[in-house]
Amino acid sequence: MSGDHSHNEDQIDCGSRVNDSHKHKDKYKEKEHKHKDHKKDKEREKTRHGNSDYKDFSDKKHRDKEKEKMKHKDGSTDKYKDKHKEKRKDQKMKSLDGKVKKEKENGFASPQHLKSEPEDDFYHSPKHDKSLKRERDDDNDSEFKPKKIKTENDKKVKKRKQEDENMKSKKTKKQKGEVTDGKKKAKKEPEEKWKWWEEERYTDGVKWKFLEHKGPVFAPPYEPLPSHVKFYYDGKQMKLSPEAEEVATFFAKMLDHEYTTKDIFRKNFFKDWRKEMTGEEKAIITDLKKCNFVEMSDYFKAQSEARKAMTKEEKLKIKEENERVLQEYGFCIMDNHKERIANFRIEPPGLFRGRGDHPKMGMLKRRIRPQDIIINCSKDSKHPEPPPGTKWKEVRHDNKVTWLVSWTENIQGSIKYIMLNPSSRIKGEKDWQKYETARRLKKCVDNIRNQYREDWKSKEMRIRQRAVALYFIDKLALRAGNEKEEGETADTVGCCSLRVEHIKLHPESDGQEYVVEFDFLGKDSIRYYNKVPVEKRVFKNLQLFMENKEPDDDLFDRLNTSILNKHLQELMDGLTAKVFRTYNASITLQQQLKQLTNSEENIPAKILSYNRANRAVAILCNHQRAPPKTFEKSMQNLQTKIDAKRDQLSDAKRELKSAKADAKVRKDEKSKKAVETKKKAVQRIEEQLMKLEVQATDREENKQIALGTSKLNYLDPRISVAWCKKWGIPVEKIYNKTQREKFAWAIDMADEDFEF
DNA sequence: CGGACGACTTAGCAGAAAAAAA
DNA sequence: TTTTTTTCTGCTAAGTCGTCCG
Repeated sequence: MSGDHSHNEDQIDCGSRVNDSHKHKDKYKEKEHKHKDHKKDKEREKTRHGNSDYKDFSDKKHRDKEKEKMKHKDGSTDKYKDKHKEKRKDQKMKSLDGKVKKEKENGFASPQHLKSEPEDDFYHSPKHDKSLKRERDDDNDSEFKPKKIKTENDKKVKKRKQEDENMKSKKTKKQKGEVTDGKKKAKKEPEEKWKWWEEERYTDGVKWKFLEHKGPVFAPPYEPLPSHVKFYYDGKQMKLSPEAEEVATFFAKMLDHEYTTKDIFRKNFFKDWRKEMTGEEKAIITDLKKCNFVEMSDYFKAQSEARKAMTKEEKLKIKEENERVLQEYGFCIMDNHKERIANFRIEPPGLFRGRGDHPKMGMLKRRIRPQDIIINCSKDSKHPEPPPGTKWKEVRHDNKVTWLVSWTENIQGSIKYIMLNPSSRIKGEKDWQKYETARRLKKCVDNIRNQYREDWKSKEMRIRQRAVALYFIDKLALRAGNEKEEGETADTVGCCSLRVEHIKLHPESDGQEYVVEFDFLGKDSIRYYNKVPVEKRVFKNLQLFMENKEPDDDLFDRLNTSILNKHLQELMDGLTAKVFRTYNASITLQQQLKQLTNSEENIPAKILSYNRANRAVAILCNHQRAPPKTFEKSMQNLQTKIDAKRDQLSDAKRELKSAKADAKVRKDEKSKKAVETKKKAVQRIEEQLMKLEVQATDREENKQIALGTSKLNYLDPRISVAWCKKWGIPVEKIYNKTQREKFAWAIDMADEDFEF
């Protein structure tokens, strides 16, 4: 239990988060651009959180101003990080200390590395692989190791045994093994749920030995519009070339979306659209405002109506076709097991929609063709054939990576991949591993915390910055905050990239001392707003970091994620900034469950407690969502139900009363019985009422909170499984089907006394 | 040795599907 | 049934982090 110390408590209450944007309007309004050298000053409006009043930080603008050097009392050299900002300004001070830690190679962030040797033959015979199979994370998990048979009913035990047996034989022959061993091939059923978690893992960076798949499913080709659907330019009908028409339809489909009204979106779209036009078209179409896409738009709306109105036979047919495609392309064979592929369909062309104020919104995301595609599979598999008359860009055989297909996307120039489903071995192992790393952090987090507190006093500025940043990451679960290239993406930040303008210091606020007010846009342009009291030393340090800086200067000018992670790596093997999020999320869930679950309560009430614990985590991690469009209405409906139930309750009470009176007079068995019945009715209704009220509360509290992200990515599923087992709650109440597939390993291995 | 790049995880949302209500 | 509401799934953008390379 080294992990749960008071500090955790803080996680739950780590500041007063206010989601409501209004409170904050005007905030940045005033700043004016002293240097308006910035190209992007234009309208960047709000994100949904702030709506237009959240006048954004647009002006980070001139981060180009040359920053003068501020001197820091500790005399260390100058800033370390102006870098990317002004396009690599020039100064590159290097930090004088070079702690370079050797890095670990294999993908498993755990100790014990075995050097990966060059290895020229990927497909060496199954026979001699192995030997070192490393068990999941060294320490402590012996408890979850393959099977110790817990007392279960015979049937189960038997089955287990048999499985063990299988396993054994499999192990010896490993890969080769069951291809032959069973006619299972015949039947669809993948040999009844493969328990990969009971097998050994690769240790040397090899991700698989055999991989075969059918390649991607391409987006359907463009179907030209019927001739009665016209496009008008400047009032005059105009027939577009197929290429130009296709791009026009992308715009037409988004016509009622608000971003077709945004300047950047329109400008980017128009520019890319023109590239698709023929010479004549280009000559004529020079102003987007004169384009009339209404008929096209109406046509698509009609189409979608028609689709909805299809008969069920037609719908069924489509469904069957989809199923067929899924069966054919949705699976691959990896090391003798059939595994589900996550995204086997290539992204269709369209207009790029970034999140937040994205400088590239509206650009044309081009169609991906076979010649853009790289196929990855094993040499000894039959690789997928490109569609007739086309070629793949490349077919490679790299078993050090997990992807099956990749291509380069044209908006940011990044690579996209087709990979396996979360239920696959390859994803599951990694996920499991992630939680094991977080559990290792639990063991040393106290030391780490003591150390960073010490570091607040360091005389080296870089150390202090690092220590304060780490404190934020730990206490507030902030993301690391890599630097981003300006102008390529929306302006968002994480811990290391916070700027002075993102925090405000209040020596005293609402009766608390040393309060820091955070307000910035994080991943996906989700606003993070929080007011949190910090320790005095932290506060003083922040004042120091902010001295002589402009609002758009980096708060931690001598820190970046790579420095921070290098440091963390020294504190614990495999430790990086994001491990803190995982750790704090999971430990918070565990502790909240402990605290909130009331053994007396019934299942729905316990589930409510679970949701509350989950919610505490979501709040910690700032997982927000847009309130559902129908939220108000659905709240109202619920309220109506509650009112109705209330009336029903008072009626029932009235009846009970009269029954009592009646019984008093009559004193016969029958009337007594009637009283009992009424009493029961009242009770039942009270219970129902309570349930509704609880539901209303739950829903209201959840208005802007998204529970899914934490459940899927941050909470060790074994905590939830153990909780379910402990209280006799069916896991289906907590995890739906896909989630159960993803967490099959946890459901299988955790028992009720699992401790994170 | 820092920055670009590659691989992989994490994220919210829109639309489909399922469930509940009418 | 059909319609409405809720839940789930697919999609793909946007992060993190390690490594490769000039």
